[in-house]
Amino acid sequence: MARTEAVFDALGDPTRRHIVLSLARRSASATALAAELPISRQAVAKHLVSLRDAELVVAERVGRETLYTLDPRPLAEAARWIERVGEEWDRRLASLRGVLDKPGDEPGLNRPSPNI
Amino acid sequence: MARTEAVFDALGDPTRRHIVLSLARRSASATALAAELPISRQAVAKHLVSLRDAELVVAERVGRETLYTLDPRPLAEAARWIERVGEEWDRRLASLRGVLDKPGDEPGLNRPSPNI
DNA sequence: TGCACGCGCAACCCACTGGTTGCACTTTGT
DNA sequence: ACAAAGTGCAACCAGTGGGTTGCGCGTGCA
Repeated sequence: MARTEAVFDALGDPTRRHIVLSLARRSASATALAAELPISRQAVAKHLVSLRDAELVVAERVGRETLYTLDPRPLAEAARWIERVGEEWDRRLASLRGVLDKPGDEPGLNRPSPNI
Repeated sequence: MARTEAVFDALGDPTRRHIVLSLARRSASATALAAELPISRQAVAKHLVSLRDAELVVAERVGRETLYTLDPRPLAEAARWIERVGEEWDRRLASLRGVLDKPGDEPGLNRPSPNI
């Protein structure tokens, strides 16, 4: 659960989300990533540190450059957190439905919120 | 897609994540939320503004207090973004497998990253 | 009618973070 | 052997974001 914190923190920045999406397609060096972003290589490098702290990215030095590769597993944890919120929500809906004795549609995450 | 940005920004803060989780269980006022957090009511109120901007929360004034209710739908969008990253990743794995001509296990998000 | 509760708004503070530049170091290629 | 590419580290800067306090206003209750 502690790692999930870091993942959301990491994903909280637009540049970092861009990097994650880029690395999902292909491994790349900081310089390569900087080429497709409006910021300097060092700025990208700092973001990569954050991503590495969140264990979303693995660095591997090959020759004179460092290749960064995505590790999607922590992302799954984040998704699980979101699911958990959805479950709490569904549970709440269920108990409300019990009180109101108003059986109805299937519970799920994609659903308008009731006015409670 | 633009709203997704705001969702991740909102979820980037631990306090906000706590609030989201709390609101998943029951609607609450800013004062009530502040009671279970180590910060002032006004601080909570500011967070609620962020969450309302991300459309994660709906405010409803009832009497002299304001009740905040979760809207889980934007969360689903965030989850979809994560899925999208996973899809890119899988596509990449597939093409790599094509090159290496090494058929194997099913693709998915919960899987160790290959050393490329 | 008066008091207490809950709220929103505004001003202010401080720390962190995303960004920059500069530099020294290793590796590669000619 | 030397130049160029790529990196990491450090210093520095500016904006913002999370926090606080203070205040005035509406609402409910005794």
